[in-house]
Amino acid sequence: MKPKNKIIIVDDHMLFSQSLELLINSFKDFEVINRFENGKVFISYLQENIDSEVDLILLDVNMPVLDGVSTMKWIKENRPNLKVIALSVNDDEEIIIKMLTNGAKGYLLKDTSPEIFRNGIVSVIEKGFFFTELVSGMLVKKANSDATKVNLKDKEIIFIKHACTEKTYKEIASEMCLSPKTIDGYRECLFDKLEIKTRIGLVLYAIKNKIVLV
Amino acid sequence: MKPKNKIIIVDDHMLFSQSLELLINSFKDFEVINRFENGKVFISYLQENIDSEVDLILLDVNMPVLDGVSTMKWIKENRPNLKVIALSVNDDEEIIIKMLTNGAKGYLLKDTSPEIFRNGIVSVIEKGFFFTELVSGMLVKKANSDATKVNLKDKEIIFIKHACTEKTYKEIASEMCLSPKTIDGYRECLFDKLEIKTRIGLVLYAIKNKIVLV
DNA sequence: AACGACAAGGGTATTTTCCCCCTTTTTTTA
DNA sequence: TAAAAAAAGGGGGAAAATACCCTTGTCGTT
Repeated sequence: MKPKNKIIIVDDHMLFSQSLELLINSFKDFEVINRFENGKVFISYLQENIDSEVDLILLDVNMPVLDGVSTMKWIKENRPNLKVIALSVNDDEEIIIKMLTNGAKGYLLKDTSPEIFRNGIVSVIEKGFFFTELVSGMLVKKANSDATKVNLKDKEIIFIKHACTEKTYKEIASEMCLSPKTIDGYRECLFDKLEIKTRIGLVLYAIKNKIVLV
Repeated sequence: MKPKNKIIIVDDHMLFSQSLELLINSFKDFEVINRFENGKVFISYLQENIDSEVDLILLDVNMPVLDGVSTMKWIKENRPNLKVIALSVNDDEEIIIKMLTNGAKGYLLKDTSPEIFRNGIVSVIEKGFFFTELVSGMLVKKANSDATKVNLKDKEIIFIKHACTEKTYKEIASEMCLSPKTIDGYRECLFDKLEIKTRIGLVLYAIKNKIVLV
């Protein structure tokens, strides 16, 4: 009997994580050797067990204390050879891209079927990666949109955040230690770049693009 | 050996639903007798099996085809004695209230611990209800806020939706077939009621309260 | 007759939006 | 490396829109 592939689950959803362990252990060639409830305790474990022989990490994206993206960044820096599949309930494009650019080998939605789930695990362990059509599609879309994407400067971002309040431009100028005329310049430039005509449009843009949270 | 309590799971997340079945079947006094992937197929089942002896439904809130709230409404109309626990990944207050006012006996987040989960099932079957502190807190909060809540008239809602675009008030007036001065009155009245000072504030209010979606 | 709601006008102060212009760095490029 | 070109901060002025206050008239209820 050949040794089973060792898997670690990092997820704060206790019910999900426990259920997932049951499911994985029901696959005869895999076993869950550890579960952690957030990135912080998982990283502590890795630091204390330098030679841990884990084959695959199932890493939740939404966690308290240390989230998936931050954990992934640490892994990229310190354990670049660890194979990680990111798990998430939603298909937020931004997060998916961040996880993948930080070295995740795959991305699975939590409502994936057990079959696809198993395929993903096998594929990452054997071939080194696994992408569903959803994720591949996003990568392509992102690659295309990168070209046309407006990139906002830090000062502009700060201005936009202020613009999404009831402050007048004069007040914003004073808070940013700039002349109202400079603020006027920022505004006009943004209207141009974002193809909007009013401050309302700016607010809507900021919210849609999560520059401000509501 | 006394008969096990019969449970049905309605959830489109196949992985979750399958894992949950494993978990529940591991409790010795419960068994999952059926799983359905949305409200529609579940209701079909109920209609074809009038005398189904199910003790408890675990009903997911977010489903395609027929969501949790709609399914709950049907149950309230047609099978008011069915015991239902609503399941959800998020704690959206509005949804929770809707599920409960439509007769759900309990509300559990999917990341609840297996222990609390088991308690919930037992409590609903034996006592008829189960509320976590989170949900109880919401019920109280809702009860209080109902009193002070601003209620907006239909025309005001329409105006707000227009105000959340780049249209000028003059254009909005024309679209609503009213004088710009009337619109001005709407605006002033809303600023007063909502304790805001600018159109930006109105936009933020509308988005926060889901009058407009972004 | 009184009242509140709705629609709308008059008038005005403030803010927003939009031009065109200037100077001083900083960055590119020839 | 010097010249050219952006980028960044600021200004004048004005039209348009927004915000505020106060008044009028018309309905339908009470």
